[in-house]
Amino acid sequence: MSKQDGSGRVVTVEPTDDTSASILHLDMDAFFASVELLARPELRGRPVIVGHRGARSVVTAATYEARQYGVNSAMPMAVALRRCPQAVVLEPHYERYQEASAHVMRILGDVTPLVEPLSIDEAFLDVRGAVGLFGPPFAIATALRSRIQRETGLVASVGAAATKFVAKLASGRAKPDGLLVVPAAETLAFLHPQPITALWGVGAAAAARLERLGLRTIGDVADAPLDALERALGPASARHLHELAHGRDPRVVTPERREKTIGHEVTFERDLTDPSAIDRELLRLADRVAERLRRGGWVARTVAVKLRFGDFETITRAQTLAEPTDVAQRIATEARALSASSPAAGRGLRLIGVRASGLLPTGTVARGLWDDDEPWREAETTIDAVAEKFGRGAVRRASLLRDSAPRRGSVPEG
DNA sequence: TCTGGGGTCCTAGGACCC
DNA sequence: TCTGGGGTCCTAGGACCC
Repeated sequence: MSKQDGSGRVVTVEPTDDTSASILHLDMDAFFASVELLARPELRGRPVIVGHRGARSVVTAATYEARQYGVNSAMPMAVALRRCPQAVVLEPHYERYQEASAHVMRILGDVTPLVEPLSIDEAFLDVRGAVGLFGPPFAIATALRSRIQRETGLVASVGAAATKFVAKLASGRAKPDGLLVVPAAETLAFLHPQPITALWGVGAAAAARLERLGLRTIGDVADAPLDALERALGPASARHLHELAHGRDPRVVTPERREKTIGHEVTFERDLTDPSAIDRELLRLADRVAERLRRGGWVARTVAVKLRFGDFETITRAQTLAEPTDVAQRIATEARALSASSPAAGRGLRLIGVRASGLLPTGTVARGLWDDDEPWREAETTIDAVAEKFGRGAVRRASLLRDSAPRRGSVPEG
């Protein structure tokens, strides 16, 4: 399957039987930093950090050279520069990352339509149907890595396994610039020695609870009684993690996953106290949210604000609207009412966020629900269409709208 | 050392309906 | 007169991921 080379990096040898490892997880190495280096090749080999230089900023990405000094993503920039004062700090360029990401995703789409982007720089692929055309998973992954390198100048690592979770773990082990195939028969041997923090969904809080039970490795979690896990973590995560620890993960690769919320937030260099400044920020954020709603063809039923105060205390307040909207002014009005009614109004604000949820497709539902010409038939067909496309949750929201919406004439198509 | 911005998912309690 | 249980929706908070 794999062996360690002298430096401890995982290198791959061609597995004898990898047909069971038909889920690939592809993850770009130090993605943002690598994209920046395309424009600044003279910085190759040096510690480079991507992020703003502000007093409250954090590291967005770091090259492996910078990571050797203990610099990591999400670390406060001040800490990072203390650890690695000679690092070069570059401002992020998100459009470039989007472009590079789109290019990589197109390459993946040439292998199979079963590509599930997980974030801007990683994706799952189900290659079961592609082996006839392109060979076994090992060959597909090798070809993908070299094509990505050739066409974008960027390095991708790949994990291949029988399940999503193990594939993701394998790509992490393969980094940097690696490929690791874990055949189904070797899943548990691969999984069980790893620390509990490697479990996808176990962060600091869950790790602390599991350690209190004396569990240190994934193998320990697999052997632990389920009821003890449930008491520590709650029923849902306990069962989920217990299954993962046994190498069982029923989740399939799902190409079309639509967004459920759209939001923007901003942290200020200095806490905001001036009410009119706060109002301006709320409108600005509402404007960006509304713009994305319209571009995506959505209206939102619920508006939420997030407020973080000087002492880092964070609250959220949400309100569901009588009629869904994609209008910035409407969202801003609601956001202002929510923030003004918060018990801590008047305190200095470190962060403000505006988020829209309960997304419904523009036009289809509204037209169906509020059209006075045969409203019921129209509503039913529209709801069927909504159900087929967006699932029962959207139908429930649509039904609620139908029942609570005031009767009135046709609204313009949106 | 002092904590970004984009998200997803889970839990828990209260309102409301049947 | 007092009261059950199930289901759904809504809100708030928190954990987690990249």
